[in-house]
Amino acid sequence: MQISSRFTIAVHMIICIEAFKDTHKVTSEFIASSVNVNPVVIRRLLQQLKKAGIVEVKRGSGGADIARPLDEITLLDVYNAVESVDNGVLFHFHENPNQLCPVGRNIHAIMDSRLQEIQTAMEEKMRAMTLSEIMEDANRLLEL
Amino acid sequence: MQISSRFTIAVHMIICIEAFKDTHKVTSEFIASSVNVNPVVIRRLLQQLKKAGIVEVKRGSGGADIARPLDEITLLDVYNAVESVDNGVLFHFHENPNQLCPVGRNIHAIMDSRLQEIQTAMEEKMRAMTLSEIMEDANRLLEL
DNA sequence: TATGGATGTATCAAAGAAGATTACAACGAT
DNA sequence: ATCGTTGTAATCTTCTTTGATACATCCATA
Repeated sequence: MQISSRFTIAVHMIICIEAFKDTHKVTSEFIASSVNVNPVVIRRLLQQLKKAGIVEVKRGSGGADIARPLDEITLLDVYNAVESVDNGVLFHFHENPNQLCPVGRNIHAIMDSRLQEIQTAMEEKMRAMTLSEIMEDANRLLEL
Repeated sequence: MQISSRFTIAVHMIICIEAFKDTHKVTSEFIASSVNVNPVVIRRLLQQLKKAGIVEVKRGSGGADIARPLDEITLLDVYNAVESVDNGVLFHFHENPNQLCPVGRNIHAIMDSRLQEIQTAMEEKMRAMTLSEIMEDANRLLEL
């Protein structure tokens, strides 16, 4: 099973907001056209990014902006903002292992810390990547 | 979005097969009772684990066994055996970014290597965990 | 060699998640 | 007051996972 496209869309959105901030009013419609999804999908994600303090969205006049310095936004921040469900637990566990079986009774004790370690390895890698690095690469490619 | 329970079920299955190998005929029915899912789910996973060379399954007489030494089976092997879809790519990308937009045109060039790095971090952590370590912990808890 | 317990696998149903789409109230700059 | 935009609800479609039933195939053994 894959991690949903909300994460990659959110990063795409942030790059758009930053890249076009001086030349366009970056509305949900504008971003939706770049990502190629429905504007409502963008607005929903904008709300999640806003709740996480990553972007600001202007009602009425319209348009989105980045809310804090890009080097203080990590990929993990973005991931948690838009992808965090199930209490942030990455691995779905089968719900009702048989408590009458020694294995069923102990499977969580055996596995939970290891699963957490794996998830943490992934999260630490994400935490090490900031949006400012990403925008540096983006700017090289975009030739705006 | 979470990684499906197939992975944790598969690990549970392997622990069962190993833990009960001397005292029970470990059939799909038997495992299903410990995991608490439908036996067909177990059989489907057994087939995937078998294709990966992790278990052997006896037709006719019934029962499953581990196919190679536990210290040569890593959590990554199990994960890839049962969870690998979409060419093993963890992050789902939005399908059709707008090629007329500089950001849409370059989003893969900007993101792909970073996403791969994150996925690799997770996979390396899984590769470092063997089923023999897990069985050591399990045996301590199971008191069989 | 017939039998009975298992596996291998197809098929369909049920449930949940993601994303698309429509609709519209609320907002705020002008 | 208007107009473009946001915020959000509601509905629909599609996809994936898991559950469940059914049954042909297999193989040890009685």
